[in-house]
Amino acid sequence: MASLLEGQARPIRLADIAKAAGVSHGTASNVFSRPEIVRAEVRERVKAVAEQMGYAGPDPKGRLLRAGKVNAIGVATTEPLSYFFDDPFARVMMGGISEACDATGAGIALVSAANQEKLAWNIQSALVDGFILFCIEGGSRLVDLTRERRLPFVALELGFQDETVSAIGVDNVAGARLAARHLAEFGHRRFAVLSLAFADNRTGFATPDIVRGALYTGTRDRLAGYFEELARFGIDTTKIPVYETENEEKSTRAGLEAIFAKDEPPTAILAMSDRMALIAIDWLKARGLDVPGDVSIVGFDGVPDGALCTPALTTIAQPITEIGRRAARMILDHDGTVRRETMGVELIVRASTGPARIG
Amino acid sequence: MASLLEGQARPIRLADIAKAAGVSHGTASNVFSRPEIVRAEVRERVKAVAEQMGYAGPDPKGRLLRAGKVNAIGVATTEPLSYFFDDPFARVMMGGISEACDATGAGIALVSAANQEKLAWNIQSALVDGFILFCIEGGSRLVDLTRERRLPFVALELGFQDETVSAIGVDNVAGARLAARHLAEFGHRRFAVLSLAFADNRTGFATPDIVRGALYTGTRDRLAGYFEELARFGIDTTKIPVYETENEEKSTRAGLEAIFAKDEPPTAILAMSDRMALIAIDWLKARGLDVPGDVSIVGFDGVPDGALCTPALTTIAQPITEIGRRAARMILDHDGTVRRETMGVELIVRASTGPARIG
DNA sequence: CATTTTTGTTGGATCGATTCAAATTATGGT
DNA sequence: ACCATAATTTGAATCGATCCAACAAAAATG
Repeated sequence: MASLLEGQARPIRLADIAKAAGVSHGTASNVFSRPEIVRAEVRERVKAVAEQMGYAGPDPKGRLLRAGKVNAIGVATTEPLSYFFDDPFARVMMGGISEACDATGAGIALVSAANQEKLAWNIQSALVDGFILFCIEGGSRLVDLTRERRLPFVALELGFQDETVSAIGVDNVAGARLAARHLAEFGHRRFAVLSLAFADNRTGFATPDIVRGALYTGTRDRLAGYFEELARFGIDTTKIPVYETENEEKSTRAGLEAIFAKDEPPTAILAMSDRMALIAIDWLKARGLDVPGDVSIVGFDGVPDGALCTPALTTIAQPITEIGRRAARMILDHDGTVRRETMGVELIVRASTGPARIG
Repeated sequence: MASLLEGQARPIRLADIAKAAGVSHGTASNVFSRPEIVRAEVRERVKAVAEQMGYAGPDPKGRLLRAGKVNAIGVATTEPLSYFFDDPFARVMMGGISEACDATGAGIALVSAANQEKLAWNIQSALVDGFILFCIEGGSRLVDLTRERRLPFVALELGFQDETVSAIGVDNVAGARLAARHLAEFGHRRFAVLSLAFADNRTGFATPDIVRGALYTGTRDRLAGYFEELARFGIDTTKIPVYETENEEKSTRAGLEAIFAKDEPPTAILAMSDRMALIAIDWLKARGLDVPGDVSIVGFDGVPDGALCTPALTTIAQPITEIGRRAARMILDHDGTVRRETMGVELIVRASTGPARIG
C-alpha cells in the first residue's frame, strides 16, 4: 500500500492537500492566496487538512515561476561577501539601499564571488528582479555579465562612459577640484596623490601612459580634477607622484613608503578614498609626522569613520545614502529607460588639513 | 504574421531557441547546462541562434523549480534591513556567515520586516534553503513563523529553552559571572545593571516578577550570572537596580538617568551589551564622571568598536565570527538533526574598569 | 557485412504553484 | 416553481526550465 511509503521525505504539495481535502487544486490554491473568495466551510476544511498533513504552505519556488516577480534586488560585487559588512563605504550605501527596500518590502540578495567562473554563475543564477553593481575592481566584467541577464541594473560609483548602462555617480571632477583648491589655498605646493586603480590589478606609481589609458573613468576624472585645479595655482602637476593602490591596507602603506622615500616629500596628500586617507593618517602618525602640522590630507567619500578618527578627516563627501536609495528605487520602479545621474559632492573641512609650513 | 508581433516584450524562452534552431528543447537545454554532451556543430548553431535572438540564458526561475536547491541562505530579523549594516554585533556575525557562504559559493538573502504581516509574508516567500534567525525582539514569533516553512533553521544568540530548535549561543551565565567577578575583585560594591529585555517591548526598572517571568532566557541567564557571583562576594543583589532598555540610544540614556538619580549611585555598571556600555561611557563622560575613575563598566559581546573607544571597553567577548560561521555551516550541510551549541566566552580586560574608589 | 558499442538527439514527464474561462451551485425576486 | 444573478468551484493551460528513458545514427568490432 502507498501508506507504507508514507514515511518517505517527499514534501507535501498543494496538490496533495487538494486531493486529500477533496477539492480541486484551483480551490486549494485560493485557500492560501485569496482565502476570501472561498466558502468559509471549505476553507476551514482545507486548512485543517493542510495543518494535519504538515503542509509548509505554498512553495515560493512554484509561485515564483508563475508570478515572475521575485521581489528582491541583487547587490553584486567582485569582492567577497564580507565586503558588504566591513567596508564603511559599502555599509553606508547598503543602508540607503535597505531603506528603499524596507519601504516597499523588497528583500536584498547579496551576490559575490572571489573567482571568476563562480561570479558568472552567481550572477546568472541569482533570483532577483534587478541588480545594483558595486563596480570596484573588475567592474566592466561585472557589467558585461549582468547585461546578459537582461534584467534592469544600475552601476554604482564609477565612471563607465558607456552611456547605455544606467548609473549613479558623483561629479568626480568637481569633487577633486574642491579638495585640491582647499589644500592649495592653505599654501601647499608639494602634493602626492593616493590613487584608486586606473585599470584592474594595477598598483604602483602611475605613468602618464597609464593615466591616459584609464579604464576607470572615475579614477581618471578625480585625477583630472586635482590636476586642473592645482594647475590654476601654478603648480607643476607633472611632478606630482600618483600612486595606485588597491584601496586597502597593504598597497596603501606601500604607496606611502614609496612617496615619502622621494626627496621633497609632500606636505599635502590627496587621497581618492577615505579608506586610504585613514590608513595614511595612521601611517603618518606612526612615523612621527603630525597631521596636519607636517602633512595635510584630504579624503574622498565621506564615510562616518572619517569623523571619528583623530584628527578628524577633511574630505569630499558623497551623498552615499541617497545614492543607495536612488539606486534601489531605480530597480524597484524600473521603467525600461536608461538613467544616468550625477550627484553633487561637498567639501567637509575637519581637522586633517591646515596651513602649509612656511618654507 | 507572427513577425509583426515580434516587438512585444515577451522574453525569449529556451523553447523558442530550440524551435528556431530546429532542435528539441532537451538538446537546447543541454547546450547551456552540459555543453560537452552535444555535438560541436549543433552546439554552435544553437548558441548562435540564442545570441542572435537575444536570449538571456536559462532563466533561474525555471531551473530552480526543477533543481529544488536555491543555493542561498536567508538571514532574518524583525529589525529593519539596515540593522545588518549598522549594528556592530550583527556586522561581525554577518562576517562569519559571509565567510562560510563564500567558501561554498552560496548567496545570502536578507529578510526583514518592520510590521508583522510583512514579516510573515517575507519569511514565507523567501527563496532560500534555510534560515539563520537573529532573535532580538520578537524572537519567538520569528521562530514560529520560520518553523512553518519546514526548512532548516538556526536561532542565534538567545535562549530559547525550546529544545526542538537548532540554536547557537554562548554560556551567558558563565560570561556574566566573569564580568561580575572582575568588578567585585576590584572592590566594587555598588552596582547597577543595564539589561536587555526580559520580554518584548518592555523598558524601565525590572521587578523580581518581571525577571521571574522572563521570556528571553539569555537575558535571564546573564542576570542570574551577575547575581550569583556578586552574592558570593556578600553583596545584597536585591538592592541592585536593573534597568531594561531596548539596546539603543534613547532607552539606555533614560536608564542611566534613572539609575544615577537614585541616592547611592553605583560605582560599577554591568551592561548586557557593548552597545549599551558604549552609550554609557559616552553618557558618563558627558556628565563629567570619569571612567573608570568614578565608574567602572563592563560590556558584553566583544564588538570591535569596544577596542577603539576611549577608554577602551572591558567586556565579555563572544566568538561572534565563529558563531556566524557555524550557523551558516549548519544550514549549508544540514543533516536533519537538531543541533544546539553553546560557545565559551572570554573576559577581555581593557581600560573601562578599575579599582573602586576607597570610601 | 552483421552486430555490438558509443555517441547524440528526442519528446514526454516533472518540478509546484497560479490563473482564468467555463461549469456549477446558491440566492433572491416574483 | 422559475429564472436572473451572484457566489463558488473546477480543471486545463501556463510559467521556464531539467531529466531521463527510448531511439537513431555513427563507429567499432568480429
